[in-house]
Amino acid sequence: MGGALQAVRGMNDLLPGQLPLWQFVEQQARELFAAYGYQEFRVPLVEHAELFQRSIGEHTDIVEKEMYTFEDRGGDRLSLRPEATAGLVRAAIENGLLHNQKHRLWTAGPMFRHERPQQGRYRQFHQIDCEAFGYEGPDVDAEMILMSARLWRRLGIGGLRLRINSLGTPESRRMYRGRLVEYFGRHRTLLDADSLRRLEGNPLRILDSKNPALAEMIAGAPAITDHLDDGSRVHFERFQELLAGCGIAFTIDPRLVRGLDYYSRTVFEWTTTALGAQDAVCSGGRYDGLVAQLGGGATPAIGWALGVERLVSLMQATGIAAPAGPPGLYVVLAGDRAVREGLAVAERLRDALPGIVIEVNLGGGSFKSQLRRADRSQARLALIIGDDEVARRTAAIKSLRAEAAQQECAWEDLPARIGSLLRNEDGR
RNA sequence: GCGGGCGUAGCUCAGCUGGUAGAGCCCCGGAUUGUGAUUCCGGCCGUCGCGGGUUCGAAUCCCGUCGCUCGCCCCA
Repeated sequence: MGGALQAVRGMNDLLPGQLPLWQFVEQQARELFAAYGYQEFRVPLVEHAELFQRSIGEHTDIVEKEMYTFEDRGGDRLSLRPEATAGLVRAAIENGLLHNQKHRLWTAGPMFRHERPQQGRYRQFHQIDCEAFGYEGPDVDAEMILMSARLWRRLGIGGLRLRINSLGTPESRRMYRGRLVEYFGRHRTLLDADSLRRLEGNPLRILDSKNPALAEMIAGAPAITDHLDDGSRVHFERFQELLAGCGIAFTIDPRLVRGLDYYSRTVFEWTTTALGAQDAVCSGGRYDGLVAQLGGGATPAIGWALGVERLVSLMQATGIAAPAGPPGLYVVLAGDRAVREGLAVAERLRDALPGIVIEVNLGGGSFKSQLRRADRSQARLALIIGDDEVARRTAAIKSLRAEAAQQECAWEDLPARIGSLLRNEDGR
C-alpha cells in the first residue's frame, strides 16, 4: 500500500456489509423516539471551542487533551464536537426554545475525540443522543431509562447492566468533595500517580480507578449517596421507586461519577461485559445547571447518549443480525436483444411493484455466471430473459430458494405473477 | 501521552534455523450449444507496510519508520 492515501487514524469507513446493522439500530432508535414524543434536532458538527470548554469543563480530559480544536481562516477558535449535549443546549438557547417551555429532543451523528484508538474507542465515533429540557422531577429521569431499556429490547440486546448514582447539587458535591479530599489525604501514601494528580483536579474520579491496589482503600471512602442534600436524596429515592415500579433492575453505584463537569443529581450507565475495556454502551445524567451556565434561563435538563460502534459490535458479538431486507428479483439477461428489452421490462416491473428489490444483471457474463450472481444476490427469484423469451415476449421465472418448477410468463402478466410469488413466504 | 502483539495476493492465512512466494475464499472461463449454491479443470491477482543495514543472496537477521491492534489513561 505504498503511496496510497489512508483514512485518518481512528476514523473508520463503514462498508456496505456492516451498514444493515447500523441502519437497524438507527431505525429502531428513530421509531422509539417518535413513540415517546421526542423530536429530532440537528446541530453543526463544529462549534466555538469555548462552548465545550465552558460546558464540559476546563479540567476534563476531553477538553484538556482530546478535542480537535483549530483556528479557521477568519481566526475563530473552533472545535469538532466531542459530544452532543453542549451544541444542543447552545442551539436551544439561541433559538429561544427554552423560554418557559419544555422540550424532548434527540439527535444522532459523529463525534470527535483525539484519543488513542482501541476496541470500542475511535476518534470519529457515532452517538445517538436524547435530551429533555424543562422537566425537574424524577419522572423524566425514569423515562430516560425506560426508553433505553426498550431500545435494548427492540434490538434484541440482553445482559446489559444498569448502574445509577446521584451526584447531588453543586453545593452538596462541594461538601462531599471536601470529605473525600480529607479521606484520600489521610491515605495519600497508598495513592498511585494518576490518583495523586486527580486529588488536586477531580478527586471524585479516584473512586473510578481500576487499579486493584487501591480497591480496598477506595471501598472505605465516604459514599456520595450518604452526603446528598435533602432535595437530591428525595429525588434519587423517587427515581428508584419509579424504576422499580416499572420492573427495571438496577444497582446503585456510589462510585459512578461522570467525566463531564456539568452533571448533577441523577447519573447512570449501561454496561456490558461482552466487549473489551470500553464497557459503557450508553450513559447519561441530569445537568440542571448547564443551561444557565451557558447563558440561558435556569432550566432543568437530562440526557443520555449511546455509542453506536459499541452497540453494533455488542450485537455482532452476540450474534444479532439485521432483519432481512425486502424480497428480491434478479434479472438475468442473455444476449444483446435481451439486454435491450430487459431493461424496459425491469422498469415496468418497478413501476408496478415499488416495494421489491429488482437487480438487473449488468456487464454481461456467461449464463452460468449470471445465475451464480443471482444466487449470491440474496434474491428469491431469478427472472430469465434470453433471445427465445424476447421472441415470445415472455420471461422465465426461476425460484432460487425453494423447490419449484420454473415457469414462463408473458411480460404483461409479470407484475401480478411476481407479486404473488414474492408475497408467498417461500417464493413458490 | 505510555506499554504489549502484529504487518505476505481484494479477504483469511502458510512460508522451520536466509536461496528472489504458496493455499483456501472471492472473481472469470470451461466440463456437448441457456439454468445457480456441490464437484472437477483452468485462469486472474503480490513493489512480502516503507526506508536503510548485514550477506554472494532476505519475506525470512539487525536498525529505523509508518500503520493496525489490544491494554493503560479516559470515555460512548
